[in-house]
Order: sequence, then structure tokens, then C-alpha cells
Amino acid sequence: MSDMPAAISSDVIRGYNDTMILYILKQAPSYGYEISKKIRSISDEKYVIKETTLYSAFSRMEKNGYIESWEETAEGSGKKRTYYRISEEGRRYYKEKCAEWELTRDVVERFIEAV
Amino acid sequence: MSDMPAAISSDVIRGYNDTMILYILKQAPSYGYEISKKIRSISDEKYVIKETTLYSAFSRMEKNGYIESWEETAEGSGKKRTYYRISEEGRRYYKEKCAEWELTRDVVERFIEAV
DNA sequence: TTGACATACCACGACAGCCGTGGTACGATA
DNA sequence: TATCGTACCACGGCTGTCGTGGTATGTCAA
Repeated sequence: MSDMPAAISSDVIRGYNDTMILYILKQAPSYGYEISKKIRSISDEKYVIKETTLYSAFSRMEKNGYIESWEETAEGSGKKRTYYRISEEGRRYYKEKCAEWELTRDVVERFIEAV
Repeated sequence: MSDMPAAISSDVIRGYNDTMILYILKQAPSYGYEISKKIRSISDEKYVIKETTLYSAFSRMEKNGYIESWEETAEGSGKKRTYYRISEEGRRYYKEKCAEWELTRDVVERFIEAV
């Protein structure tokens, strides 16, 4: 266990899952499965968001007005998907979280000794 | 509210309070009140750890074997204090958290747009 | 002498977000 | 026939933070 390679800290990620999702939705509307794969690829497979985390983030953010959803049936597959798009509120929230991140990162780093 | 200056993210800090405390104890044994003030000054007043967070971190870390405690009565003031020192387990844990931090930070930053 | 403030600590319980378990449903491929 | 990938979600447990409130000592000013 102590010689396991360091993994992503779910405590740090906590609260930044929303930010990651919004980063992706800022570029284009998308749906759960695709967002999950994008987070995985952007992070070079280093972070794989849990399904339940993802979907609970959607409902929380929709409730908060950061995203909006609608249903669509994919042409090829005939699968029903729930698409999400970012709102203006969501863009503002994303920017706030970026500023918060930079501040927090700079504080935490004062307590970290590089390896 | 949206024009409030960005504050530290307690979600990021979550789990890194322990790391901050260990960073201080790595230099010298100390006690709650002093550690709290050190965290405050090292962070340039940007982060003030809550008392309850601090003391629950102590009991968690002692249970996990990262720190050891003993009681002492201060010479001048006659106040009873609980001192803490870091253990070898604690030093190892601190190093792990540092590695974890760097990995996590690098992943999160891919989803952050600098202001 | 009264009250405020700094020091020094802690119990209790609420809360939020992550996550494990398990479920539904469809199509493709072997 | 079975497995895998796609696509989604309900439920409840867990953990760390934090608000509220309490104990106790010493100092300093009004």
C-alpha cells in the first residue's frame, strides 16, 4: 500500500468535478458518457470520474442553474441521451472556481515539499 | 456574492489540512493553538484553519499513527497544553501526500483557464 | 470589579460530496 | 447465448469540515 503509485486525491477533486465538467461543456454541449471519456482522455487516463459522481454532479449543477439539459435520441444508435449545455451562470461559476483554484493552489504549495 | 474575492476552497483543503499540520510538525513539535497561528502566518492570513477542524485532525492522525501527543504545563502561563510530534509513519504519509498533490494539481490544471 | 480578549482545548451533530452496490435497457459482435 | 460497450440512475454509507456551544486560565483597561 505504501509503495503504490500516487493516485489522484479525491479530496482535492471534490468540488472540482463540477469545474472539470463545465470546462468540457464550455466547448460544446455533451452528455454523460462522452464527458466521462473526455475527462479520462484529457487527464491522460490519470483520472476516471465515477459514474455516480458524474450524475450527481449533473443534478446538483442543474439545480444550481449552471447547466441545462434536454433529451435527444441519437440518429445511428437510437439510444436516448440526456444532453447538457452550460448556462451564463455556469460560465461565471467556472471563472470563479478557476480564481479560487489558483489561490488555493498557491496556499497549499507553501506546505508541500517537492519530491 | 459573485463579486466577493475568491476564498480558499475548503474542498481542496479537505484532506490537506493533515498535510499542512504535518509540514509544521516536521520542523518541531507543537500544540494546537501555535499550529493554528503558524498556518495562518505561512498562508499570509489567506487560510485560517477552524478550531474544530484542527482538533479533529489531531485525533484522526493520532489514531492513524502519524503523530504522538503528550501533555505539558507551560512554565510562564501555567496553562496545560497538548503537544504533538510527528512519527516516522507521519513523515512517510506526508511524502505520499506531497506526491499525490503534485499529480492531482497537474491534472486539475488541465481543466483550469488562467485569469 | 467587571468585562473583554487572548490563550488553550474539546464534544456533538449537521452537512455536502464522493462512491460502492446494484439495477434498467439497447445494440453489436463473437 | 453471452459478453461487452453504450447510457443512465436510485439508494445509502462514509468521511472530513464546520457551526454551536462549553470549560478554564490569565491579562489589561474602564
